[in-house]
Amino acid sequence: MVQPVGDPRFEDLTARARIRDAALRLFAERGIDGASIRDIAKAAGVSGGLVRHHFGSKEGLRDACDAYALDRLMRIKEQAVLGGQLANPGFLPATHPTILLLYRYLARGMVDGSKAAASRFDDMVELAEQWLARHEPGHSQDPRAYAAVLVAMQTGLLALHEHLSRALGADILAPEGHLRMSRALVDFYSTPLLSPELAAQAHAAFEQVERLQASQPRNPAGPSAAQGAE
Amino acid sequence: MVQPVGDPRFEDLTARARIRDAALRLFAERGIDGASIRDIAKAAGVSGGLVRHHFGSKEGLRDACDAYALDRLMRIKEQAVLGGQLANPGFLPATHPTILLLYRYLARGMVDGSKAAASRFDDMVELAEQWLARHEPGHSQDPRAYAAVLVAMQTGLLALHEHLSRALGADILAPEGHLRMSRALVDFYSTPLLSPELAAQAHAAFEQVERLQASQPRNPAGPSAAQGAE
DNA sequence: CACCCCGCTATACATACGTATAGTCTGCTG
DNA sequence: CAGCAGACTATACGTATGTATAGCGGGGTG
Repeated sequence: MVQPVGDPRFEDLTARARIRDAALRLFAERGIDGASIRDIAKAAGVSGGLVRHHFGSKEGLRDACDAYALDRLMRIKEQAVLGGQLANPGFLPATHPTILLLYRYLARGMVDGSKAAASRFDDMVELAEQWLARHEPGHSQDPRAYAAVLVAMQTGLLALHEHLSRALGADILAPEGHLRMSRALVDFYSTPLLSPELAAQAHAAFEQVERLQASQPRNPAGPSAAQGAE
Repeated sequence: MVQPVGDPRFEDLTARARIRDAALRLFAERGIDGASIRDIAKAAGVSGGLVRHHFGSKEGLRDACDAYALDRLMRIKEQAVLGGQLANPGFLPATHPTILLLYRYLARGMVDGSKAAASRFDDMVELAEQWLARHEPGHSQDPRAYAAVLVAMQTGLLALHEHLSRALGADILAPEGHLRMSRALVDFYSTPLLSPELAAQAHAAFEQVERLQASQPRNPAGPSAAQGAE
């Protein structure tokens, strides 16, 4: 059986590591509640009791998965950026499946309400905001909101990977589909969907709604996003 | 108790309607598995047995919620577009909370694996693709993928509303936060994040990866999205 | 060798859940 | 008035799950 989570450090041939890897995968696939301890134990090839022996409880197992996912992502990023591994053409292809699985786990955790995933989301928003301030100053009137929307959209792609893959006819967690998605993503990031005129119209409409809210504060309001799909 | 799902048609004062409304809300908040029939019955002020009496099973209740959510959305859209209600300044503020709840329910269903939500996603992709073909022909080299990414991103915002709201300090399902998000969204749609040079670089990199995949088909590959937050 | 820590299994227990069924009350109809 | 249909409740049942505990076996240490 292949270990998709990878990085077989010497300690990682233990049953504890197998349990954690299986949990990571099943949690990502079925959600926290959808993956039982018995299922995880079976996938790891151990008894259910051993899961409790090593991790104390399901919550403990989840915490361990959270910590491992974050640590793993940080190490890979360090290797890529500081270690100069980006120049190595084999590095990204080798680590990419692991990265995608880890992201998928964290994205699932955000929907299922994981504290680690939540703080991960906040970290990403913070990083995105800093990156925007450095590389695209003045890009948006509300950089915080812009960064948050950006991160939520990206994370949403992973959370909805099943449907996105179905619509594309290729798994976005596999090379082919991911490549197709990435290309559309670059298109999306590089060519504006709304003309300056339409954007100005939308902003004017928001102003109007805001004035309306101020005069009738009890009345809930807010137009739907200015976009054509709906 | 106020009925946030609204549209109190004459039949909607019945216990059956109260159960369906409570289920819609609890399913959206906690997920399908997270909301038990007993919880829903309590929220609706009825016994658990009555839920089964009216809907047969939890699956049946979910199907009813799906059908109701889609029907409700279609009716509101019909009223807005065909009925000319968009000119009525009170229409959008009044229906908006309902729309958001319905979308949130459907977004949750997509993560939890609802067939109705899945087909809803596919419908939205289809609509977005048609809209793009009509209003922005030639906008993307792969309109299908572009439309799918667009819809997934939008839906992801709702699926991750909890974290987005926390990052913004305001509930995006309430007027104030939704307004702030909408503004960032318009910024996002109207001003390109990637310069043409960067986009060209990214596309060139994708070409390279594709050639690499073709020569080493067993090696999984694909760069992460060309974006600065990560 | 004797001992014991530790990885590990097997099994038991309480709970919560979806489901099923029996029964009560109310309003309508003949 | 008799009777029936349907809305509704109370309660029981089987199962799956998280949790807890008792016990087994092997390898290192005195």
